Amino acid sequence: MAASRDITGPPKARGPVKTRKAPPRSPAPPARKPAPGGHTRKAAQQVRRGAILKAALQVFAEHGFEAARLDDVAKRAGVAKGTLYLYFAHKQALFEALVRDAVTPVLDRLEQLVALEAVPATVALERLFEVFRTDVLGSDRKLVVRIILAEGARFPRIARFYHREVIARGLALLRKLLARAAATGEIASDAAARHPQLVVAPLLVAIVWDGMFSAIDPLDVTGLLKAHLELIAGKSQRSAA
Amino acid sequence: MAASRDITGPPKARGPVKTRKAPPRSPAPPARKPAPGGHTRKAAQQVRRGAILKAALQVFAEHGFEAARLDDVAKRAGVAKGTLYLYFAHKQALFEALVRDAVTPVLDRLEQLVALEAVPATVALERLFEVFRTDVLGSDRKLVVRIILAEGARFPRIARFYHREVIARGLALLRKLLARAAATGEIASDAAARHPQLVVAPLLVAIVWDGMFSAIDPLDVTGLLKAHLELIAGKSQRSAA
Amino acid sequence: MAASRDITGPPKARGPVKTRKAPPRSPAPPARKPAPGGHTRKAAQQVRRGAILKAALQVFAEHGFEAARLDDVAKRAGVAKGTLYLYFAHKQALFEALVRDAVTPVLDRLEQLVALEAVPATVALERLFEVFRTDVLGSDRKLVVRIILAEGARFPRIARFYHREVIARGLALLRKLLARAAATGEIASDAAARHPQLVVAPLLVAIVWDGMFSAIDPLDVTGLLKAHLELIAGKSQRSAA
Amino acid sequence: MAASRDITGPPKARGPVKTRKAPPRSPAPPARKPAPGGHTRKAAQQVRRGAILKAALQVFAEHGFEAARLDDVAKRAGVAKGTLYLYFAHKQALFEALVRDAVTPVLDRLEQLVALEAVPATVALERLFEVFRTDVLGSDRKLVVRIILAEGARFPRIARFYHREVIARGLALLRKLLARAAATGEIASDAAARHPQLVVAPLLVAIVWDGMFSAIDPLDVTGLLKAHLELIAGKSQRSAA
DNA sequence: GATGAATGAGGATTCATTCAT
DNA sequence: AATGAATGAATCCTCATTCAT
Repeated sequence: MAASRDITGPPKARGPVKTRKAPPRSPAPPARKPAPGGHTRKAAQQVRRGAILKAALQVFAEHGFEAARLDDVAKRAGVAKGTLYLYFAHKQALFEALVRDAVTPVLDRLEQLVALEAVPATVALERLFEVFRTDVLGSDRKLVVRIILAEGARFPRIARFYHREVIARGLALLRKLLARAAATGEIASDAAARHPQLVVAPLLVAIVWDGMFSAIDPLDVTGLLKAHLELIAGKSQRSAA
Repeated sequence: MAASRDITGPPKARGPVKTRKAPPRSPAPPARKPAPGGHTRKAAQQVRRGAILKAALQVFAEHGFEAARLDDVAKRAGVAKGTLYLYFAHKQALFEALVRDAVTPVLDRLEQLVALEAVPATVALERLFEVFRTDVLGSDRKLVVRIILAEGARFPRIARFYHREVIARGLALLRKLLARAAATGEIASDAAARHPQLVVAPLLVAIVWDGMFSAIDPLDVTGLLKAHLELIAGKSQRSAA
Repeated sequence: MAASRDITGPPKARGPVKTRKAPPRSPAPPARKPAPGGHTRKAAQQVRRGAILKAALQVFAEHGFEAARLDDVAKRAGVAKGTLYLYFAHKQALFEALVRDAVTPVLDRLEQLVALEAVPATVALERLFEVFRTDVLGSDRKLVVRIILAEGARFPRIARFYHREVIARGLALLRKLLARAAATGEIASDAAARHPQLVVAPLLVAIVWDGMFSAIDPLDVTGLLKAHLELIAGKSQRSAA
Repeated sequence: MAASRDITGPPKARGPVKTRKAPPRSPAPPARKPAPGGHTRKAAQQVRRGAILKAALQVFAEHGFEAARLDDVAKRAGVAKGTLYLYFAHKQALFEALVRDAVTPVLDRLEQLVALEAVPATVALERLFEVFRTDVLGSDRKLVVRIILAEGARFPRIARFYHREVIARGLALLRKLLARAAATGEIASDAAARHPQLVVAPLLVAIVWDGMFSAIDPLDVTGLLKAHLELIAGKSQRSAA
């Protein structure tokens, strides 16, 4: 153990502090009812919250949690530093909110995708990969994955959340989809059904590669995923490329 | 008076001091004898350098580059903070050395493994995965990968080095191996040969999973890699498990 | 823009980066009221800036640039360490600002003094010396000269600034004044006009002496300057003292 | 080269830099008898001691006491850092020895110069100034003065020593010389005799100027001192230059 | 609510000093 | 005697957090 540090719990209050032992977790970030009747206050706050989260996403992704400066986040979000604390109790809370907010929507999308039982598994996977390429790799959403990859191990709460909300659900989905396809003979092996992580693995590679090596050696993601699909399907299609 | 300072009298003795009332000094820093069987200065220094790198590996892996405290590294290595700077110019140099040192040996090992042309590709891969499980996942070496995954994007120099020394060489090796196997029909598809990243992807997953989710949901790495091999080979072996 | 930060190159010594425990906390820093009689932000900031500069002047004079601790400056100025950095980018910037601020006003004063063409040179010099005795030697302003004397050689920027703003202007003034006086025969020799540094030299001596020897052997500055004036005027007045 | 340190640019965060209170006082540096009979040990030590002092003079002059690094001194003297401590108990002791050693010889030289009663005061002063120009300004000896000027105020012991050994003796000498000359009418005024500091003042100016402004605006020392002599003599010689 | 000046703990880095060789 | 690796106190600077306006 390298001294007592525990990123699991909230921080430790440092400023002109009058308080002490960790602001017992903020009562709750400014409630957000859909503004009955009209918008104004609440709506504006939602906008602001969103701006902060978006800014935070970029800053955290670029520098990592520790090196990220809230000053930068504020600047990028167009608010004062103090304002951040009106929306998030502390840096870590902002960080967690960031992940939570970004992650949730993806799930539903995914489940819808596979709910369409009619579609053959290979087509579903094709679509999945396509969505990944455009909506994840091609957007800020990849940053979230990057962040979780880099910091997840140090934020058990986030890891647990992510596992529960994304990993578990995603893998279950894939398992069901692939088991069905294996049963019908649509795909040759049930290996992927038993270990759906195999299906996702190249997506991870794509994201990591994109962040680290794209400048020196760009990755042909489309080709990669197509080849991947071949392996999963096991139909031994010889590539024509 | 700006605090009590008086240049009039001589100084204050600061060095390795034996005087003073010894702050609860830990039982004793693991005595560093002149390297058993070894000889002298140089040897001892190598030992020390190694101890520092090892300590750094753990601390950096646990906290990430920014959050890692050199104080912790020193403590864990059993040296004084200043000593670190006798071996590495600054935090980042230590970080880079850490990666370089840890990475280099792996390469050679890998190339030997595949050099044995006699071995069928599937066997070679089996061995490769086995080595991965024991020598990477089962040792501190996984920490290096973890670190690179987490910080690589922020250290272009390291990314470039890693790409050149590990990625490029590793992929080339795999490509050759798989192309051969695909040509001889040992494996059904050349998809993996065209995109050897596919072969490595699950290894990445294993490392990431190990760091983040192993506590909540352990991963059956052996099963995963076996299934992966099936997909690559494309022989549609139904699992017996 | 997440500010310009580039982890690629070597470090730059940042500061903290970690959160930690929360040791005691001093009762409360001396409340800082909005400046009595003053009005707002800007005004209060000017006051603060001034306080910092004044404190810095004393600390730097007492210890020299290197040995001066910003901690002391902060304490003496009644602000927190961090506050210094809101006003000055770093120690050296504070140092330079200190010199600049202290030096500028003196010039104008001096030029006014000599602008009075009506006054005979000897009288002007008498006044000049008087001003020196009261407003420089008798105040904190001597500290600035002391600092420049001690550190100027190591701060080319400051040396250049001081030469341009004080030395050059001052010497030019003296030259004009003395040339006129020499021409009218008011003073016997044009030696001083040709080398106005001669006029100022004893002032330097006074400041140096004051800082080093005043405790062991006080200097009769008034007598010194009077005698100096005699030599300049060259009227061979025998002293009565 | 005292390593690359350049106070001109912004900082770089160093470490400690301060000396503090006063522990014991070292007994005495290695005695130095003139090596009876031959040389060897003792003689070699003298050489070494000299080398260290010379190196120290340059480093201290260049950086000031606090900023001077003993590492640099050692390097320049061609010895190991530890060796310094065989000759001087600590940094400050080295500093004081430096001043003492450098200062003593000058005195005797000066007293000899004036002892020759036969010489007229103006001639003696002429010689004095000449010696100053060549043997002080033109050599490392000026560094000593520079150091004392810069640091003297912070080293009372040095100030006292310097006052006793140089200032007091020097001024006494001048006083005698000038009083005689004033009495015989060789020089017009006794002002300088009453305040011999006036005689030395321009020398100070020359040294300071040389250190700070020589690069931007060189000083005509010869002319300056000649003019100075005119003023002292009070003979109203119009310059022919 | 929003702001941003102020705070001060915390860490990377330096360097005088010691001591085993 | 000489060396230079090791030590660790000391300082500059950063930035999360607070709060007066």
